[in-house]
Amino acid sequence: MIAARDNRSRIVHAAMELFWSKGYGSTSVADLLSRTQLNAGSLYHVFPGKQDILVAVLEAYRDGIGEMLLGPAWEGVADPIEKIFALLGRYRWLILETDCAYGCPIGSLALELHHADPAVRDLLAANFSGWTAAVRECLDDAGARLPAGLDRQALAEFVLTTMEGGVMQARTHRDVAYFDRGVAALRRHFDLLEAQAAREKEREERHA
Amino acid sequence: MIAARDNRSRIVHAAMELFWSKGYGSTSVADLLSRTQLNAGSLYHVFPGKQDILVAVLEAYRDGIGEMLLGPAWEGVADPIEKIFALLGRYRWLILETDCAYGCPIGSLALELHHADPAVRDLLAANFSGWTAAVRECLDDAGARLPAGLDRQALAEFVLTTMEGGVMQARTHRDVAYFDRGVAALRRHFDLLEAQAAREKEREERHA
DNA sequence: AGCCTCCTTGAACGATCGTTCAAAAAGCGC
DNA sequence: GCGCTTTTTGAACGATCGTTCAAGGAGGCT
Repeated sequence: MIAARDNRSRIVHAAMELFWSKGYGSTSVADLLSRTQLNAGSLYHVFPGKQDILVAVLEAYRDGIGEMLLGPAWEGVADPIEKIFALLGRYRWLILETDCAYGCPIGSLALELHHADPAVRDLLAANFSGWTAAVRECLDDAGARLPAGLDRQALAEFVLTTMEGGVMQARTHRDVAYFDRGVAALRRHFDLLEAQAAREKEREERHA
Repeated sequence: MIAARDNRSRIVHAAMELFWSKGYGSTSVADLLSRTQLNAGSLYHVFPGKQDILVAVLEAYRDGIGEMLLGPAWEGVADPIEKIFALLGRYRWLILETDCAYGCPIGSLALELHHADPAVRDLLAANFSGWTAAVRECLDDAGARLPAGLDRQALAEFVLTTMEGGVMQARTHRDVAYFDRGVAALRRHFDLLEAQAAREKEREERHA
């Protein structure tokens, strides 16, 4: 039983790497077997089929966003808006680390598996939602630095959009600069929003 | 000879649809044969292999961006900045038309085929570049409405980022609203840029 | 030791993949 | 009608896919 749980996590761990680098469809069960040094029977003893491994992988990403992503990204960063750009900086680091071959594992799987089972699709959506929820918290923490009445949820989704689009273009052109320019544009947007909030505040105080 | 050219375009046309809906890897040659009502030999008489069909598809997208995409999107739109949002509106229409199953064909292929041959990768990058070049022209036409010294190329890439990210999230959540909110955020960004340019201009005229 | 359960072994299955090719058909100048 | 090239036919190939399963080993309980 302990061995089974051990094998399960080994399989999930290997699948996370393989699905990320090759995609779900192009990763064969044989790939997983050779990577984990297991036999087919052992794998199918733990998982009913290949798709169940995908579900386990997506659950692992969903549940591990804090430890695997936000934790490392936010080490030593307190300012809520800087936390957002530190998160994007983490992706920049991943791009560099992989010689511009990095692709967001969730985004890639989302595009590949758009007509998969509802179970899979819901997990993909949940992963996106978890990501934007974390960013949204930062935006809420920023308080009055952003204009009143701003749609913070929409802006959090826009940060995700910037990340996904930047990663996609950087990988396609094999050049981080595409990611950097996207982040720079988002930074400018934040600066403009902060400036607008400051003008609003100033006008308000003049009236009082 | 005429028949061969005819078959070639039939195959390319079928492949554009199939690669778009199923992806490259999940589209089998048998799928293409049944869709085109051809036999294997006829296909392999025209194309050396499956990948060459992909190349032809990407070339067709690259060369047809004007007629297939920009033309329909810009019918009756003159304002350069509105042309950008008309282009995004075209994608919104595509999302609705497909019940939120739409994915940008280039973006999807770019994520799926990131370690393909250089020939394929270059074509993917060329498709992105063609798209951003069209947007960039609009930005140039906008002239003084945008701040001086603005990196127009970067902003054009940012428009592509918004489109790709919005399409990805809308499809994953099966909800156009995700795309709409992304476009709204971009619209806000443009409004802020235009306001900034207006303030700059006003200040300049006051000095003169 | 005996028994039962949990886990692993690894060969084998049928399906499907991209691709090949000898043979037949069609098109064309004469 | 004849000869030559271009195109089509469709069965077949070997490889690989996800999956199955009878057989055997490992470890615990009585």
